[in-house]
Amino acid sequence: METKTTIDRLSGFVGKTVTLSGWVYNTRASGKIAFLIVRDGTGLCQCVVEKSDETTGFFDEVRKLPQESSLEVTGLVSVDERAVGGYEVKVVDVRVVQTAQDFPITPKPHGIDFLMGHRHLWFRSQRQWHIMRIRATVIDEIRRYYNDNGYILVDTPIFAPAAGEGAQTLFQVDYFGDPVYLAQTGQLYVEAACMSHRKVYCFGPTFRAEKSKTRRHLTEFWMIEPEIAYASLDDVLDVAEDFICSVVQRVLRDHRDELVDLGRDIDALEAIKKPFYRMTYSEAAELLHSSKAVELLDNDLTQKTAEISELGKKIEELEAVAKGGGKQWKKDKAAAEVIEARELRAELEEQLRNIPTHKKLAAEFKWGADLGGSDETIISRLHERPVFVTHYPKYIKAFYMREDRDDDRVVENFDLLAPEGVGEIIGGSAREEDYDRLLARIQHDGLPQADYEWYLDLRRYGSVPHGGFGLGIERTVAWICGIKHLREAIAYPRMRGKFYP
RNA sequence: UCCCCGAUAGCUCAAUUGGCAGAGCGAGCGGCUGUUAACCGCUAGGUUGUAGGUUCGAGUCCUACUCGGGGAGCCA
Repeated sequence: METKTTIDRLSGFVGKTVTLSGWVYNTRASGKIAFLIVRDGTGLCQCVVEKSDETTGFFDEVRKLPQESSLEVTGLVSVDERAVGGYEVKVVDVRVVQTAQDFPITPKPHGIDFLMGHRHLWFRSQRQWHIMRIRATVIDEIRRYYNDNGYILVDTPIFAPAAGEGAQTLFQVDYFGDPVYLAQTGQLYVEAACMSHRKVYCFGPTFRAEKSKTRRHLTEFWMIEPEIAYASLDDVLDVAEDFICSVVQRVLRDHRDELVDLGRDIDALEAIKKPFYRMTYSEAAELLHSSKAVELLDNDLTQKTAEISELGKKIEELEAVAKGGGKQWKKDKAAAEVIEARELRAELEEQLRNIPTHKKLAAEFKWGADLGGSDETIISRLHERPVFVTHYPKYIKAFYMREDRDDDRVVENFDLLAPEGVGEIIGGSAREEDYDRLLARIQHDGLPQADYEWYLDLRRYGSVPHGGFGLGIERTVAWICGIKHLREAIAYPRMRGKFYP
């Protein structure tokens, strides 16, 4: 009697016969024995077909089965340390559902352009599969955290009437003849909602027409934005800190093995504990001017120079292997390693070229300017836990941020910089609750007051101190997984010049 | 918008000083009873991104363009 099950449940079926349904991940076959690595969406399992009286009917069909063909296999489950996942199925029957033809993504290296063009197939690969599962857990933990802590979900509109902030990064859409914009944030709308429910959050896609192509930007990304009535800046920081710890702990609990597979430094994640560092923008500026910043970059300079020369030696050695005598596969492996080492070297050389610029930018940083990407990197790398940078100059920040009542040059806002040079993953603030101050900011920024009348209403009818923040999902997933580029942190990334598939 | 790098077989990459366009993977055929990106043998596979130019001769040199990668600036 056969039982249908999935690979993640095989431990309960050792010594029993089960049927798995999935896809061929890879095959290795000889004349009398074939190994099928089957994936079924829950994991990988090695299925072994030995040529015998019972299996001659399908043995030849199975051993030539192309990658990603879909099939059902029935067989006896056993524990086997040699097999991926630790369990093995000795096949007694196979039913091919569909024979795939020339699956483009082979188990060999591919270029990023090719992979991105085949994103719909690429995420069947193990690495992408791991990242997407971790993303799902991150989102699940986000919802759980807010739902369990008394927050009400409020969905904010995607079609937004007003430009609001950062008008140059808006996508305009034709709304029955009227121009509207794809939402860059749901924040103004959750501010209204928190006056109804006290603690609320929105979670959804946001759109920014960033002109640049960088590893840190997408044109479509997901954001969680909690908003709390009767909250001070410190209250909001406490929430952000507790929330981030909760997400990191959950991923560590549920995905430790996957993080290891992704090559993530687990100890660095374990170190994400309360309290995070808190410093003001002015203190951050001092840090950039300090000898610590100079030392960090000088160390980088010598270290990267050493790494580059070491890589150069390694490349020469590998090239000698690749071009010399010996087994073909050894030469191929060496050639592949040469390509990898060259890419790494090019990256390091680029970084090396940028160090003097970064040093100059940090040393000449002037109070009043926004922190640049390299400045954020320096600050985050000087700390092993996340860093809150608070109280930025008023006029480089958005109109709705609350003026510091003790120092009207700055606002009560914050950015959270993730460690290891990842940079900003959260931006938030206390919101200006005073009608006159808010109106003055709207006028100073030259925003159309009529578009914000509904927002000003919130300051006319029972205005209270309140605040919140936005966390970028992709940046968080990229940080936790230790991946360099946001494009791998979302199933279908949207970037400048990229919208297929 | 600026700087750097790249574009050669379906994929990843070679090609010496400007001198016959090649290998691995993948595909097809054959072999192999414990493989781990399996391995071994054979076969097929090319308008070298586009348009010009220099030259006896251009994948290689020059100009423009297109696309991609990395970085800067800009930016939630």
